[in-house]
Amino acid sequence: MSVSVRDVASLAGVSVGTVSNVLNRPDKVSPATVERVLRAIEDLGFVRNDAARQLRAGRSTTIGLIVLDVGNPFFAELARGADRTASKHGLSVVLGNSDDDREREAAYLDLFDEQRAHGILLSPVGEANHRLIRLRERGTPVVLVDRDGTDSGCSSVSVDDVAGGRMAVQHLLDNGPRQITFLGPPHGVQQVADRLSGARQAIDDCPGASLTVVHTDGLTVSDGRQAGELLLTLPREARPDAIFAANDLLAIGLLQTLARAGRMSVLDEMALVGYDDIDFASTAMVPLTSVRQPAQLIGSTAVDLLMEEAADRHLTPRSIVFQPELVVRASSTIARRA
Amino acid sequence: MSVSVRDVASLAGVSVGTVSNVLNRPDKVSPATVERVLRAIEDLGFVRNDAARQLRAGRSTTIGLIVLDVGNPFFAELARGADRTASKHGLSVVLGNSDDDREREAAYLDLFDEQRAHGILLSPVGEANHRLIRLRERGTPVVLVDRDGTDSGCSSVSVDDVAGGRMAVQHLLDNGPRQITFLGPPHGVQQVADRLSGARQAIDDCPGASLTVVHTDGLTVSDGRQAGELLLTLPREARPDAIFAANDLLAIGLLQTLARAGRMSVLDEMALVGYDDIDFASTAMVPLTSVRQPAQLIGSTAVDLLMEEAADRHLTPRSIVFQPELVVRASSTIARRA
DNA sequence: GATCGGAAATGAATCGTTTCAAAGACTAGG
DNA sequence: CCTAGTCTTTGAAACGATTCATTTCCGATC
Repeated sequence: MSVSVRDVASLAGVSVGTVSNVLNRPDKVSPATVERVLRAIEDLGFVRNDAARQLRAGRSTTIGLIVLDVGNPFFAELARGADRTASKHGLSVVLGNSDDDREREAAYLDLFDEQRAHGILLSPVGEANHRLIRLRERGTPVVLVDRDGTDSGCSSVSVDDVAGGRMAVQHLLDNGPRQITFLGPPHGVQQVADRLSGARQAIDDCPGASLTVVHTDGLTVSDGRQAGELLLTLPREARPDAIFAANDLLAIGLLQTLARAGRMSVLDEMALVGYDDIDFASTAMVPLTSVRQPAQLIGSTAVDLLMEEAADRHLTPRSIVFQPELVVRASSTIARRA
Repeated sequence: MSVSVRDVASLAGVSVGTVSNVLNRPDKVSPATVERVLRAIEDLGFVRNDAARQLRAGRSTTIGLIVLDVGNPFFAELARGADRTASKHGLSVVLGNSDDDREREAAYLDLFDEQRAHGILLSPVGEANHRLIRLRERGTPVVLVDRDGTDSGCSSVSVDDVAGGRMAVQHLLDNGPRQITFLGPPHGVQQVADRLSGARQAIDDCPGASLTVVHTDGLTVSDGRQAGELLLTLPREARPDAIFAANDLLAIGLLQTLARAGRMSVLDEMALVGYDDIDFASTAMVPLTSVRQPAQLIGSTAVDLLMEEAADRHLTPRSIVFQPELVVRASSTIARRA
């Protein structure tokens, strides 16, 4: 039924070993033979059987990447970076979507484990799994992405959200505002807590500055709109000079409320900063100043870490933390200077 | 180094065949033995080697899904649907991102081919590839998604964009407007052409209605904003009663321009319909009427087709075309009735 | 007590590729 | 003409799970 190296070998009049050499170390085979074998491969439509190859090699050439949400542009970028770097090492990246569901995450971990993936990149649901330890012990390197892995025993590549929060607020303070409001949900997501704590640091370093926290229900556009409505009920004197939103969706929701109420002019007196620098940030009604996470870099660095761990297992796990970058746009600069 | 069935067998004091039976047909093995084998598996931390299994089986239990853009919520949904259905058949779905790049698409096709994927779901870059024919001949079923495959020799699952365009415009006409403007790029994407031609049909069926086509550069938010600016330069009498945008991003860009100019009131006299029903549509400044494509259903149906073809190769390729659904929101209903 | 049948367990053969020790072919130098 | 050395090619062994024809075991039936 299917064509194997044996068939190729017999058509080309060589041994199976030679066919394998043509495939893997063509320089070890005389040009004439290479030519003949390649023709046979072409004629028969031979396609290497990866299962057999892996079985022999003991490990596959695929890296599994499990993300919380494939639809999130941040992860799409991360995947792109991972893929690019993996290609350079002759590896492929395949994606699994855990959809923030522990069971699905577990199913993909099992799948990649059974496939003897070259390594696994994981943005974990909740706390890092004990299953990961077993995986690593069995020789499959695991690198966490977008989550610090210091206490999970895994290497990780993440972004310093504390610094991100600090630089967002520092930027606001540099431009004059002193009454800052932080907009975000009260608990749960580690990232949000870190951003807030960074914001606090910046405030503490600046005499005369104050931080008010306004809680939202979640991190969605509608949550931002609700916050916007609240804001509009405040008399002008009670309004903050500036708002730091925990993510861009909140900031955009806020913008939408202002726009709908015909009160975009509020922004003339109030600076606004978001977080994530999603695509919609630059094309929002007022281009949004935001904190960008180097998604591609995270992906490619994670693959690099993976490769090092694959080469030398029992390497001490490392945590790489990137600094985010402030992208300044109109939303924080058109405000009237205090 | 690694633990194999043989190790499990010897620890449990049974033969390898029995271990395999415990794994695959536990009902054929006495409960006591099952128990003993499972304990051995647990103790040794045995994990099935998928490569060996596949090698023997001749085919993997993985379905490869190659999409144009993992970041696009439509494909994320499609993947979800595919995944859910695949699970029911005991299969897994892994994702490859072609990023609208022919080379990357080819690389993933090769990868899944070498892996002897159970089947491949593909949303093709440009025209369907001749490579697909070879794949199918070699026994790997391929189903195109979001693209009609009638002339590619593959089965396909897509959405009737002509009907979508027709129902969008019909809806507008039903609410009074007669001067309709279609907003979209002039050429290239088949989907857009279909939507326009559907729009034409609806207009032709309605005496007194007229369709104007306004070309944009592309399908992005900024393209929509440019169109919005153009619109605002028109005197009130020259404005259309309604606009049908080729996708939601264009419609949202248009909304942004109106909002920024403080001219949202324009919508009181002009209905607006988008296409795709992306998440941002319902949370836009004015909730956007849009045409929804059943993304999950496309994914799950594609997997079903795949399974049938896998069971009976040489089945005649089929094209399944779904009808889109109109989601009515404020943007098309607040307009003053003519 | 002999025979039969069904359930349970066995283990050698198999899948297709890679590896590697060994054989073979050939060249150049003595 | 022989030898040492290089370059090519060979083919059997190995990877680990599954399969299936065969054997083993046991209780039921005559």
